[in-house]
Amino acid sequence: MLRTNTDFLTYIDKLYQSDQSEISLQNFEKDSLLLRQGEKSHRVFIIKEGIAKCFFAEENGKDYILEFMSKGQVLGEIEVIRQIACLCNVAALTDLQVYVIPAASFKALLAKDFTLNKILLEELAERIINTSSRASFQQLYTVEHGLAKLLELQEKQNLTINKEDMAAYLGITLRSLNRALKSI
Amino acid sequence: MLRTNTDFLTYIDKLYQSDQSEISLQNFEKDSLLLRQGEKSHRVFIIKEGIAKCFFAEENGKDYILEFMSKGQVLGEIEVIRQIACLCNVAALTDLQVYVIPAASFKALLAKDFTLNKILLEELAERIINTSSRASFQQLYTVEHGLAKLLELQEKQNLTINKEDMAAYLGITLRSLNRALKSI
DNA sequence: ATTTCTTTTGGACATTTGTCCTTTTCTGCT
DNA sequence: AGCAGAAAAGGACAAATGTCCAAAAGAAAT
Repeated sequence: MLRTNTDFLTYIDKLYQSDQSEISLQNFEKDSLLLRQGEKSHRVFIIKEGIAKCFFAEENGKDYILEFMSKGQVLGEIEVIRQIACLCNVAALTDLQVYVIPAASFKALLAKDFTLNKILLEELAERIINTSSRASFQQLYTVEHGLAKLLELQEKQNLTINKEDMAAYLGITLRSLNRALKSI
Repeated sequence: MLRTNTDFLTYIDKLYQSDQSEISLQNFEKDSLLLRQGEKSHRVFIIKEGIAKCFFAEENGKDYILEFMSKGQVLGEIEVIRQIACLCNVAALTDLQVYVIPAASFKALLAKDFTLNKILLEELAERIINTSSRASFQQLYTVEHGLAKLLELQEKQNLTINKEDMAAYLGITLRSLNRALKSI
């Protein structure tokens, strides 16, 4: 659930140093929004330090957290690849340091660098694996199962998430989360 | 929900004709299994004709259908990219004609052909968009909303799915599906 | 320490969904 | 048409989850 990608980070670190390229470093304060669902963005981010969350804000007022992103995770690439407005919101859970690449440069890189293509394909494949197996799991098992798994992951990754985010990650209400926590 | 990809099909058609490559054409009968969850596979399929379903078989006996795949959709590529056993089952819903590429050839192609990389990146990005927005929607809205959307898509795409598959796509039981169908 | 305000938790009830099993409908056969 | 068996639908109850709101706990100020 707390996704990282060392290959990607290494790749971008190098690019940033070697190249006098279009890449820049930028900071985001905790709680600020990197990408706003529905809005066009023309930048791709790669997290150098810190944690962000990707979440859908549905029209009924509820949120669904897709992933918690950390070192080496790329943001906004789907939007650039498919030329669409932001799929979901991305918010900083901690102070964040990110590499920023203009969409045009990112595309240009993709058109000439097999390494980047490979890294990206592997990352997208991994996300499909995660997202789809979680969707299946959450649909077909009880909340308690899902919660148990979440707590386990949190422990393993030394991550503390507030209850509201836990509920949004599980796609349930706070009330249900509290109930499930009791019964475990 | 019935995913296609004309670019991919065109690309493979050409490759199959031009090249005396490793690509072959193969047929699968309705109801046969192209990929079995958990088993290693060393082939990538591209659907030329027909419809397949990708589904998880969870340990509690329930199924969750990820997608219905048709012309130009690629199968088994995630497994090759990440070098893992099959993530889910893929079954033929109709008789199927597919191109088959050995994993090694597929990788070799990826390492030298930007066009393939681009097509694949676009396809994976699209799948992430679909899978994640559906996960969010299914978690945060009622079954009736989900069913309404499903019926709409079915109509739009001229697709008839049996009730069992509809339920598996929605991640609910047949009983719940019947109830929801009544109340619409 | 006491008060006040805010945040978190949990009770009570309503709604949704699942489970189990009976009833109904359909199909093929005579 | 009538029957037997199979498949699909639905009733009845149980379990899970959501909604709404009151109670409890925590934080800040004096």
